[in-house]
Amino acid sequence: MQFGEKIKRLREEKYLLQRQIAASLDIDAPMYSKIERGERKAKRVHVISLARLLDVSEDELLTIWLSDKIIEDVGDETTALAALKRAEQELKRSIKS
Amino acid sequence: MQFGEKIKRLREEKYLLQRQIAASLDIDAPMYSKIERGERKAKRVHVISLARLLDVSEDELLTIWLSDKIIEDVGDETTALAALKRAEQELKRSIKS
DNA sequence: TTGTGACTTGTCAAATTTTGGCTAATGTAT
DNA sequence: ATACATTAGCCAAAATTTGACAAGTCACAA
Repeated sequence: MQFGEKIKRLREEKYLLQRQIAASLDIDAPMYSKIERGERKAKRVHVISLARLLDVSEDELLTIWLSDKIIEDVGDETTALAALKRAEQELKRSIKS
Repeated sequence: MQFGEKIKRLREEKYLLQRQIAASLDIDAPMYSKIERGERKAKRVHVISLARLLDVSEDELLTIWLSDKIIEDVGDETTALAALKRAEQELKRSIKS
């Protein structure tokens, strides 16, 4: 599931309107609509606020949000999977040090 | 190993100068120098050309290049690893369909 | 049907980021 | 000191992202 779909579901479970969320995030309603549909990307601060508003952990939303970002730039490369595994290894290495 | 380090090693193995590579890529030498040091990112077409010039497979270079790009935007997020795994799952899913 | 509220679409300019190349500095050997 | 390779710093053009607005669709109640 992508980020937009996720926050949409959470929002609907809470019977909140897009414009209410938008107001809390201090952006206009059309902008928030675009974020839900994946037409625009949320900024990190918005993800944090959304976690609080939608009563879900920051990490959960951040993970999905980041994942979207990753998938966006591996695009349809044939080496996408190999690159992901490589990135994971590099990351694990850098964490150790 | 990062992309810049990789192409530097390959270049040195072949006793090529930065300005020679740069000329082939149709960019100036300082620019190529920055790519080797990771200060600038190579464009996809450059990666392709580099593979030929350095006598290595496109996929190998593309994988490293993409991996760098991924690592760059997971940054130092604590959810980086989780996001990578999630992206991998999503990707595998989308490949099947 | 008319109106109302929720959401979406399209377009635009401002702001930010990326890009490429120039010049000058540094380094390294001859 | 000169010559050549590489790096550092800077700048403006180009490209991308951003936020906002106006107008559009859609569903439904009055």
